[in-house]
Amino acid sequence: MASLNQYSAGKRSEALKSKRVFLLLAETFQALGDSSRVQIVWALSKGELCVNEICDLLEMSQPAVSHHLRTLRNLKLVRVRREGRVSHYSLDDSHIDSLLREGITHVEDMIS
Amino acid sequence: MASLNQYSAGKRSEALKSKRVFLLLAETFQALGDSSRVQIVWALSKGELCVNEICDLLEMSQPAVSHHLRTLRNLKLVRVRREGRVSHYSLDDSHIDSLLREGITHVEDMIS
DNA sequence: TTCACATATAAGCATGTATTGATATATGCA
DNA sequence: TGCATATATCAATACATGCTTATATGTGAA
Repeated sequence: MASLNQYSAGKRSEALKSKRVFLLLAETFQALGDSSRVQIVWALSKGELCVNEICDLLEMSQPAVSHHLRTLRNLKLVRVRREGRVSHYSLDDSHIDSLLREGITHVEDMIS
Repeated sequence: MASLNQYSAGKRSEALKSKRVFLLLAETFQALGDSSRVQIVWALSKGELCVNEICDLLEMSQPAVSHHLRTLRNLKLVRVRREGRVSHYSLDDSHIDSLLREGITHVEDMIS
């Protein structure tokens, strides 16, 4: 990707870093690029929830929810707090909420 | 999705609107959830580019780039300005840039 | 009109991903 | 220990997506 150097402050290390950033960035957006997962994230932006509650909210099977939570966890979009048998999920950091809000703003502008 | 009503200000119309928003939101994030497309968007955040220039920058075939641009266009992430035979692409609105920056911030926090 | 160039679209293959159903782990309680 | 609950993982199927090759559209120039 030498042709991208002009965008990466000219340094090779910066170019490589950018490449890695792009890959992670794409994975992050992809994790949010699913109707089920984006609803999970949105629900979690209102507060902590356990797996069972998410299943009920989204009317989805437990394995499917666990699978999605794993995807979100892998990208550090959500985090778990285990309490006995119950796993409580919440957003991992404040950027996630900002990201969601920016996205909603764009989509709502798009609709109206 | 009646179980989601508590999140939509109690009104049925709001619940339906939210459902539509979620679908569009997921599609939008999905459009950004590809390494090639997110690089295109990032490149366009630096300024307008024609298809040919994007092909060179990303070292991708012209049909592949056109295909991605179509995806981005459909979700109003980029827009075209035709000038003779040349199509000039740019970001459609300022939210796109904000979205990208929020994403990069999250990913860079994640790495460090 | 005819040619060349810039971009767009189509068909096909290869890979990736979401969902389901079954099963595994792990905790709490009797 | 034995059982029920909460969550995680696995295997298989079905569907979606990216890239390539080939072709089409559309514009400008000769």
